[in-house]
Amino acid sequence: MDKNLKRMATMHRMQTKGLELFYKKGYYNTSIDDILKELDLSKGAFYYHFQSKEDFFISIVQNMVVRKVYVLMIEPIEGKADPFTAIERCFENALATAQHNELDYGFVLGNFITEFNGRNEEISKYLKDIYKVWEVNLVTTLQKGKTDGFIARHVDSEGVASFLIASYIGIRVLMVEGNSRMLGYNYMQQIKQYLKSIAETQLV
Amino acid sequence: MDKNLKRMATMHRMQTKGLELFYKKGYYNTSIDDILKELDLSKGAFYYHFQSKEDFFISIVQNMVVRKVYVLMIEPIEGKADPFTAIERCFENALATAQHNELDYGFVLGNFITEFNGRNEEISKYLKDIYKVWEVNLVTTLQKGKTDGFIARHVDSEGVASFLIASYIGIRVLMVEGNSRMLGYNYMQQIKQYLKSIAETQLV
DNA sequence: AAAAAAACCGACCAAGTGGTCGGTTGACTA
DNA sequence: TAGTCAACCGACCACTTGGTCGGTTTTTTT
Repeated sequence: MDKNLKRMATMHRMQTKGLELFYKKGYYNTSIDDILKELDLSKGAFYYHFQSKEDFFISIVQNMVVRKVYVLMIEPIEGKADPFTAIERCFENALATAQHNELDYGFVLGNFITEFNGRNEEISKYLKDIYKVWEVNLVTTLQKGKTDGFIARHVDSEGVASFLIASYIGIRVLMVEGNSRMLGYNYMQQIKQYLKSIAETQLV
Repeated sequence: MDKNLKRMATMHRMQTKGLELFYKKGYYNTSIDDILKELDLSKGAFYYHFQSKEDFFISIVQNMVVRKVYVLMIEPIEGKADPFTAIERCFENALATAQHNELDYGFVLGNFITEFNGRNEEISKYLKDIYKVWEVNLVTTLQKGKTDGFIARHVDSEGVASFLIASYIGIRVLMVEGNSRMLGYNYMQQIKQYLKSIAETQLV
């Protein structure tokens, strides 16, 4: 364990910086040297720890993106009593971190899915798996919301789940331009409107 | 004019193939040679017609993407009597072309916005401008929908417009994986549900 | 302190990349 | 028929890329 410490530390530094740059500049537009330069490390160090650029990226996805999506996008909603409030709070928080220029892992996921689509089957698979977990968890929460009397029985949970995720990823694409605060605020209003429309008792 | 014909034809061939490959493989991951190889043309031909790769891409955006987004995503909705039906039909058509593996220009736009965000200011500007036109036109249609008695007066047209576009771009990101038909169908159901919730008379 | 193992260095390589440029082609003009 | 010029060719260039490898430093083990 003690021996692994340095190894782990270096790998983690590389992965953190790697994710940051891959996210900012894109995978294909970021070279290994770009990452190494910022860390004062050499090619040798990199290929001592990772087999290839692709292997490196996959390790980032599986070690950081998976967990973060889970912690930030899934856990805050999972099995909560009132699904509406949970979803609203979760999305609101995610948009807030995005506006502070921190890593928004919901968007990171959408970004990478877009970049690797049709270009790298293996990586795409890992990314889609994360989306699937997100979706399945949302569906479960929505189903529970039905039995708990929050959501109308006729509602299609899967449709709602993918619609919610899609709208979130989409609004983040649009938020890359200037008035992201306004867009984010307006988006939350519409999400609330939409959620209200699938509620058990329509109090409009 | 007669002389310009050949020039135009070659440029158009390059642009068509360029858009196809840039869309499929991404801008940074597609080389000029990739495009030229498929057209049996040389570097000389390319740089005779275009100043640079970037200039080439911008010409594609301004000549093809702008027009297609307008024809396919804006015009079918612009100023239509019943905005709901118009939006639903337009999105339905766009999703259908996407499922036939044809170029879906709504998604092409979202794709490129993602790829160039934070990487190329100039290109990003052109892309965002297209999005703006799309949004503004949607807002106008929605406003008209209010005065025509289709849409409730309290509705925030801008919020609805960006929400609609966001959800569309987002669902297309998710549709890159297998069950795109199901996703597309479910998406349309949710869009209808959402649109109903902003209608003048709530007949739910 | 010596040996062994782990971590890291950086020069090097082949395969691209965007872009240049002197030259060829072939249709049109004088 | 000779000349002109837009359109195109393809060898070439400087530079970057992912990846290799023999060697050095640092840390751990004995």
